[in-house]
Amino acid sequence: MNTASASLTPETLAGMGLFLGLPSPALAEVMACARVRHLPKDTTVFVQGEAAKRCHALIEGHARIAQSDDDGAQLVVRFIGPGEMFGTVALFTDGKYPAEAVAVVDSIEISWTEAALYDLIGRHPQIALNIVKIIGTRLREVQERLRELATQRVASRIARVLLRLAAQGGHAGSDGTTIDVPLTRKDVAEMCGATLHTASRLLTAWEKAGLITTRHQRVTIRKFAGIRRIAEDPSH
Amino acid sequence: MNTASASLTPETLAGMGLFLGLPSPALAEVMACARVRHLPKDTTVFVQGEAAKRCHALIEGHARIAQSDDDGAQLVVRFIGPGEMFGTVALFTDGKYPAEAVAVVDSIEISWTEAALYDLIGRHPQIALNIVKIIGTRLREVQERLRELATQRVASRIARVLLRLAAQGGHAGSDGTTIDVPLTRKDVAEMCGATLHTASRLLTAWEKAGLITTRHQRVTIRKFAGIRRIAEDPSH
DNA sequence: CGCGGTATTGATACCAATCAAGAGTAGTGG
DNA sequence: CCACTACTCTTGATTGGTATCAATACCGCG
Repeated sequence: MNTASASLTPETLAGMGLFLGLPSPALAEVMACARVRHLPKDTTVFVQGEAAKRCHALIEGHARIAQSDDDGAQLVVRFIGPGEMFGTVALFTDGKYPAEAVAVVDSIEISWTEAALYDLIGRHPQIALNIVKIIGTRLREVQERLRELATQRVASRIARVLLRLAAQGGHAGSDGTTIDVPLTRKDVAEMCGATLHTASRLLTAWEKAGLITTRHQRVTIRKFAGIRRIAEDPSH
Repeated sequence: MNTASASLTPETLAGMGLFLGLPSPALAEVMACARVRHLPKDTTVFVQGEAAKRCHALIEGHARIAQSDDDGAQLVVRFIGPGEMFGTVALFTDGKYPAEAVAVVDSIEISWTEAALYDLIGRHPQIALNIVKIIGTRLREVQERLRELATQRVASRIARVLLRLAAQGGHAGSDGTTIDVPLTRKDVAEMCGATLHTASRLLTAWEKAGLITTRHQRVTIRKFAGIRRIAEDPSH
C-alpha cells in the first residue's frame, strides 16, 4: 500500500472520471499541485458542517460518506471507491461539507485546494464538464434511491443496495461476487433507511436460503438471480 | 403572458442561474441561439426515457418533474419555477431523460440544442461552472430529502414540502404565504412518498387547526411556526 | 477473562398503507 | 340550464410491515 504511493504517476490520474480526456501534460500539471495522503482505517477526512477547503479523490481504499440528523440518525449517502472524487460539491455551493467522510479501510487520498482546482479548470475546461457528468450521474442515482425509498419495501431496497455495491466495487470469485467494502448490518440499514434489526433479519434469512454468505463483514452474493428477484418483486 | 414573449430580452437571461456572471454580449449570443416556446397548461415537454435533445429553462410558469416506476408509482422530483433550468443533466450523462416534465400552468420555455449549449460553454466556460453549482445544489436537496424520507414521519415530510415550496415559489399576502404552484393532494403525497389518503387527512387536519388554508389547489400557510414545529418535531 | 462492538432473535406496538364508500367540484354537451 | 362524467377530496375500517423494546449470543482483543 505504501508502494502505491511510490508508484504514483500522472497516468494514475488518467483513469479518474475527474480528469478524463486530458492530455498527458495537463495530467502532470494536475499532479504537481496535488497532495497525497495515507488514510489509516477509521480516519475522518472531514466532518459535516466543516468549511470545505479541498477537492478530494481516492487512489486506493474506500470511504463512507454519511449524513447525520440533528438527533443521532445517520444515512449513508454512498461509498467512495478508488478513482472517485468526493467532497467537491461543497466548493461550488455554500462551502460547507454536507456530510462526513471516513475511511473504512486503509486508504490513499489525493486532494487539491480550492484555488488549485479553479486554476486547473481555468486552463482545462474539460475538467468542469467532467465534474458536471460525475455530479449529474450521482444526482440520478440519488433520485433513483429516493424513488425506491418512497415506493419499495425494505427487502427490495436492501437487495438493491447489495447489487449496487457489487456493481460498484466487487470482485468475482469461484463462489460468487464479493463486495470489497466491509459492511456492518448497521451500514446496510443506514444505506436504505431501515433499522439494523430488520436488515439483520433479512440478511440472515437470505444467508440461510443460500443467496449470500457473510464472513467478517464481507458479503458475497452467491445467487444473483435470487437477489435480483427480491429487488424487483413488488410483493417483497 | 404573450406580452412577456414580446418583451423577452437578453437581460431576462441575466437573472438565470445558468448564465450568472456573463457579460451582456455573451447574453446576446445565448439569446441568439435559443428557442422560445409557449407551453399551454398540461403540455408535456419531455417524457421519461426519451432521448435528450435540448437544455431547457422556464421563463414563466411552473413545470412538474416526475419519475415513474415500472408499475404506476410516481415520485415528484421537483417543481421548476421561472429562471430554473431542467432536463439538462441528461445531456451530460447517458442522453436519456430520467423523468418527465409537464407544465402545470400556462408557461413559457426557452431552450437550446445540445450542440448550441456545448458551443456556448466553449466560448463562456463560466456556464459550465454555473451548471455545476445548480446541479450540486440539487444533489444536496435530494440527499436531504433522502434522509428525511428515511428518518422522518409522514407529517414532518409533508410539512417540509410545504415549507420548501413556499420558499421556492410563494408570495406573501395579508393572511400568510401562498404557494403559487397548484398542488393536488396527490402531488403533495408523491413529493414525499406517502399516499394521497394520508396527505389528505393531514392537510385537512391542519386546515381545521388553522395552520393552512387551501382553495382550488392553492395552499396558503397561515402559521409558519406551527408548520415548522411539525416539520421538526420527531414525534410527528 | 472480561469487555465493547456487532449480530441474532422474540414479543409487542403503531404508523401508514390498503380497502371501501361517498361527497364535492369543474367541465362538457345536449 | 341541467344532466352527465371525470376528477379530486374526504373519511371510516381494517391490515400489515417495520420500528421499537428487550434479551441474549458472538467475537476479536487488550
